[in-house]
Amino acid sequence: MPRNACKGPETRARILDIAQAAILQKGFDATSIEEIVVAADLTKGGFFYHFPDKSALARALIERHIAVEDEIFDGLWSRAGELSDDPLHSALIGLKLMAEMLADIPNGHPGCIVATAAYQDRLFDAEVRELNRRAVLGWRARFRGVFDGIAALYPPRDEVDLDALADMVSTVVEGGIVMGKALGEPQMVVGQILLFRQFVKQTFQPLPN
Amino acid sequence: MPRNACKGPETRARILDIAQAAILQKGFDATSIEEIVVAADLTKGGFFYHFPDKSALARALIERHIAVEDEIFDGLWSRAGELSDDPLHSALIGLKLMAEMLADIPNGHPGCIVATAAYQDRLFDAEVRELNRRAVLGWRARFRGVFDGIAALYPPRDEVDLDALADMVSTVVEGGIVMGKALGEPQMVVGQILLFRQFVKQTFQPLPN
DNA sequence: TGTACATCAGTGAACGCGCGTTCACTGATGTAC
DNA sequence: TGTACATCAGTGAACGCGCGTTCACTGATGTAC
Repeated sequence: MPRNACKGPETRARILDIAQAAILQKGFDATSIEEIVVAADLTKGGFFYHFPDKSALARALIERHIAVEDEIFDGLWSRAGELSDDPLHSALIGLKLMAEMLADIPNGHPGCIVATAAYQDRLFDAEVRELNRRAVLGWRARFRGVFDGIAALYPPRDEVDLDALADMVSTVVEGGIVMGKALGEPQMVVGQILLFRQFVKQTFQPLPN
Repeated sequence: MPRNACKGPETRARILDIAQAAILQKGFDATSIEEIVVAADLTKGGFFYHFPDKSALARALIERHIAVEDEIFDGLWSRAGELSDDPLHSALIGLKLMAEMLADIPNGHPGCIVATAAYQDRLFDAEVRELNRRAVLGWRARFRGVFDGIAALYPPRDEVDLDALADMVSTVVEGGIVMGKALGEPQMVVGQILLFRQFVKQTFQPLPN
């Protein structure tokens, strides 16, 4: 049935790649379809063959980004789980792996897309906002699970709100990226995550004496 | 010398107020001069009497925002200093006051403007980016001073990077606001600050035994 | 005190450019018979 | 094997609308003499 069907998905992915890089750098409004299609060696008509309108591009971008990110996190935390059987120890490894990942691709993190969307509600319809919400709730659930596992073995010395703690992973990543952008030091997010990691250690690790 | 000089600054301030509210809600690009002047009961020509172009509006907004914020922080932390002579205790009070302030005006925080600017480099020229950088560095210096004062009295149990710790105040505020926007729960930033406060306490407070 | 003049704080109409979107058409590839 | 037809993945020109920006003009207010 599919005839010329080889080129379609490939072109679509190329558009998404180019759009993503531009949007992370300049914002959604500032990125024109014209510049995307020029970079993708295409015409505007070609773009609109793949996407009904510009906000469909935003939707596709966010969906893909969230999916990619979930995969990365799954891989990263399962590796951390393999490296230690102790839940606290493996969470500390996981946070370190996250920091290393962000050191490599400070701007590639999907959180950036979520944040970009959060700061430009309007163009993004209710559907996109809901996607965003679900992604953030997914992160909360993921890290809540991690911290639940730790707390079962190591009762925290002070009472601590585990949902807030789970959210803080995302908060520190998003906030760190924003600060890094404002300062022109993209590596800043790494230091912030490592500091957060230290807090986690402090919170759960039993006292030596 | 100044003739009709009463109305000028007043109109200018009205433009800034209206623009600020709109930009925090929708982003800079999405806010048109047309809608600003309509809300300000003015014509476009009137706008361009006060600002040479749209990015001059951005500059003025950021400058004013940073100034206002510095005043708020000065007031807030000097109050915290009055409420306790102990540097750790007064910092904990300061963080609580900050959380309360953000509970009232989650979107009014200047950090939002800084973040908005950070996510839309392009339109904002080098001058605006430099303003942004200086503001962030100012926060770092401010909180670094606070934590230095604490560390002198209460040596932290683990070694801790005080610059990173100082930056984390801003990170948590910015990140918390982003998360709150994405989730549709603007109060989220409050919980995140209080959790950070708990970390600070843990880090410096001597152990009971 | 009245007149001429200058400045302030705008008005209102027009312009032009870029951007998102549409649409008729097209060449290449595959299927039906 | 050749022809008719359908679909895929686009081309390329045009449109229209909104937005930032310009500019000639204007009324109100204050100063010079």
